[in-house]
Amino acid sequence: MSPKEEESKNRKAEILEAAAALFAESGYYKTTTADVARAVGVTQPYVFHFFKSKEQLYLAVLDNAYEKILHAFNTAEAPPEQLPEAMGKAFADLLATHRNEILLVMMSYATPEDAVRQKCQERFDTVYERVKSRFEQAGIPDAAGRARDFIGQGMIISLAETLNLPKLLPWHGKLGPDCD
Amino acid sequence: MSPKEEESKNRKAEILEAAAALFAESGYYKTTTADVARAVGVTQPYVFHFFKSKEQLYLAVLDNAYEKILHAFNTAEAPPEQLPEAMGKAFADLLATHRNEILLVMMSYATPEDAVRQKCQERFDTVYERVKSRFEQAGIPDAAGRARDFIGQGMIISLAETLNLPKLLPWHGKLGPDCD
DNA sequence: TAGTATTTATTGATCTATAAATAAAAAGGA
DNA sequence: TCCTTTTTATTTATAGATCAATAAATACTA
Repeated sequence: MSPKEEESKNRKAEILEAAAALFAESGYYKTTTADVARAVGVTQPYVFHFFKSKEQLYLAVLDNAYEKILHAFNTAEAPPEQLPEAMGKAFADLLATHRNEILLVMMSYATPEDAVRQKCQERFDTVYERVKSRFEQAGIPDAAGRARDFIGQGMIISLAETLNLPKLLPWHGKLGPDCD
Repeated sequence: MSPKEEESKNRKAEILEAAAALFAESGYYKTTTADVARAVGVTQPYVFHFFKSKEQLYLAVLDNAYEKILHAFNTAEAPPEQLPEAMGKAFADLLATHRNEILLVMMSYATPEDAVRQKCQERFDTVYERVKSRFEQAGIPDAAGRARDFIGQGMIISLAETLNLPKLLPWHGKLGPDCD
């Protein structure tokens, strides 16, 4: 497939991808639909052919990102005692491969748009319930508390990444294989 | 002091207070200088007589809020074994009495303005170092890790409050004195 | 009257969203 | 195959709204 064909294969997917990067870096308000269009190489009004508003575009991006997180937590496998660790690693891997989307999810609760808040509330609840339920299945005591701490850990990792404060990363100071 | 005198006693302080509430509720971008002015009862351009830009106003509000948090963590006193708990309570008290400012601090790292990011980085670092240092003085093992978890707890509390997800509050399910 | 507090008027920039126009591609019939 | 019609992809032009910020004018107070 030629680059040109590749490019025009699925404009909607291209827009979603570019928007994810831009929203993650510059947030909902500071990212303009013109920025997204420019990144893809189309004109600004054309974005509205695929998404009826900037808000709908943002929500679509956010939804994709939450799906990735849920999938990672659903598929992480390990013997019961090591489950939290394995899920933590799944999160760290996702952060490495899809940094934009992960940080977007972890920051979106601070976006004061009703529709965004609603989605964050619903999806964060789902993530929490999923983590708790997997911890329960693994026979981990105080699964609710552990799930809470697990999410807290995710938040502080995102904070550390966003503000460039490596001190706050849980793996700070420790070295592992392939540590840079 | 008459209401009129009271009102005009310190316009700058009034503006800071109104701005704190508005910024906390609606964030940096969605809060306009006209909103702040209206809340105080002055005209929009007059805000610029006290703060040379909207950004400077926001930074001033943010600074006040960080000061309150630092003060609370500095002054919390307890026997060494109970220090983390006492500092957690100090945070919870602050959240109850100055909800706006606390939530503002915990969400501001998601505001993609260079000056805001810089302040958050510097101040979050200060808070972390202070907590860690107090934990060390109290002879708590792995003070760095405990300080990290402490901040993570604060983040998840703020998330739970912002998104209205009481499940995620550490004190969820437990009852204490005067629990509502 | 001097000085301080505050307002009116306004500019210029930015951004989402709509509507109409055009170009390109695909389909259909002779 | 060549011409015509229809559909799809994309652009140009622009409306309409909002906002931060400046400058000049005015009201208030001592």
